[in-house]
Amino acid sequence: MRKPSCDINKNKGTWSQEEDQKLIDYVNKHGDVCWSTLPQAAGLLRCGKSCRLRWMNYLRPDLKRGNFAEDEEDLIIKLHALLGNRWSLIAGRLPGRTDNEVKNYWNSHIRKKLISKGMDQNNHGLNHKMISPLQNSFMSNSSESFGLKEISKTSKTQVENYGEISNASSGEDIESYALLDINLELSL
DNA sequence: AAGTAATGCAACCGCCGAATG
DNA sequence: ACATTCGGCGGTTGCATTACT
Repeated sequence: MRKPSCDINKNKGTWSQEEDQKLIDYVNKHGDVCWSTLPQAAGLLRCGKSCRLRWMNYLRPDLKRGNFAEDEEDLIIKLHALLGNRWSLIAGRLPGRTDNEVKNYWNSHIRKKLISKGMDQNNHGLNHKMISPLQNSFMSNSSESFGLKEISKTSKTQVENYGEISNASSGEDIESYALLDINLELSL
């Protein structure tokens, strides 16, 4: 039996200011941390996963917070049409945004918007036969030209399996896909 | 003003793959 | 080769706030 990832006897729920400060102080002092040992070392009654989540989603100094700009929203819609619910990949294209934030924003705002416009929330009316090769192209280039953090094999495999694997990544084909209103230059 | 419904978002849960022993 | 641990991810839950009656 696998043991629970988090100790049920530990704190749960909203983080207090004191807890946040302890976490910030510890990470600032030690830099890269081992999340599994951090709670004890930092004097926190939380599990490592909870600490990591808190840091990644809310305490990191490079986070933007606040409302999404219109261009950010557009980009999310386009990337979602391309990648599906790969929130971490989508968030990777949006500096200062987290996967959780993007996911929440999608579920609470964009999805409703698309539904109210009568658009398919999954592919937004785009033809998957056209999207799939583009996905491959995106994924194969992503870690280099797009400056993405390394994409896990999992994600890559899942995206590859998402549609037909085609050999349509040639320059010519890509050009035709550019007809789609998906600007993968992404000025990103 | 009080009660209820809807909404937004922070946090948790469970699963997976990679790394390690 | 196998078991275990860890970090990371997407889906879901539940609480706090806001809107409505």
